Amino acid sequence: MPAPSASNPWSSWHPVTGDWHPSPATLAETLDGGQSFRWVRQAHQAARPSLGEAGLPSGWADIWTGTWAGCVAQLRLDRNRLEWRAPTSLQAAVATGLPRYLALDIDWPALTDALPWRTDAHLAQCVAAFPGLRLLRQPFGETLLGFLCSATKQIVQIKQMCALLAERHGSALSDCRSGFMPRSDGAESRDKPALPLINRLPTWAQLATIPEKDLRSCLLGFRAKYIHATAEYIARRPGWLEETEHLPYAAAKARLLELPGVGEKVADCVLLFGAGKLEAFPVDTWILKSLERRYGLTGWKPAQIAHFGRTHFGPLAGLAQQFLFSWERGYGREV
DNA sequence: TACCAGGTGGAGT
DNA sequence: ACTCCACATGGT
Repeated sequence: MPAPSASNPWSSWHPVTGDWHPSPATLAETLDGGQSFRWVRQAHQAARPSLGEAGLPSGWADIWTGTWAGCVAQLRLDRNRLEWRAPTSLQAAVATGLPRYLALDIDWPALTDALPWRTDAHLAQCVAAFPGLRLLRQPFGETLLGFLCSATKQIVQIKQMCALLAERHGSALSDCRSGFMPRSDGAESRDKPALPLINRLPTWAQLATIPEKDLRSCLLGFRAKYIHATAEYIARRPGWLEETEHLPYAAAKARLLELPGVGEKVADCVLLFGAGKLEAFPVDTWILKSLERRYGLTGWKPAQIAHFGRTHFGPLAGLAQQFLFSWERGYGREV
């Protein structure tokens, strides 16, 4: 393993502790399946080219680069071993922060086994399709920002909004440069495929200082006014966001619903992906489709679907929801 | 070209 | 309370 140097600011690779051995598809779905909008895949980096056998592309693996709070990390699968590395300047922070972000302390196999898949053939199919899928525990405020961007947008576009917000309004995390271009909108990509600095998302305090028109120019559209108004709401109430994160589910949700641009669905996403509240059951268009088509709930409204989900799937409904969501997006289109 | 995208808030019944 | 619709913009 080459030592870190000025030209290679990354640390060496470390095993991710815990018993998570996701397939490439499950890793992709967990990092990039709509929970977080801050992971980028670099396809087919050579992990261990020498291990390729019998013409199979083993030894080739994706590298995922992700950013949250003060952390930048890369993940890769070396065969079925999950490994991480970080910019050397952030290695200690990532070593501390990654286990929480990946929720390594949670016994996901046990929770998944506790879902009612034995009596629900469709859920069993979804779980089988994404073995090892888990929920992230992202920073609360960043999760709120991501899902305030999400209304009637595709995941690729939400990622683009977040990338622009970080690039233009977020603080630089380190001098480390990433090996990818999130998106070139024209001029710069031509002569200089220069690699952009990695910035974190703007904090809510920073967002409160940004004029709405500057938010709009980050492709936010009508969501800009929600983000602006929410930033002002939070800025007027020191400690409000941190308190909300640590309230029980129902109380935390009631408070999130006070925010402009936050409705039932966004509140549940923030609590599920940013606060570990597994009883949250976000109902988006895919979950609507899933329960209509796989459970025969034709014509049910979102509130009714949400009630069905919570009662049918139980206290871990949010985990079940993620399996249904992933399956519906990945396999449900023609069926 | 249409229709869809991890919706929400406000106006009109 | 429920229904309908504007809101921006890129993907498929």
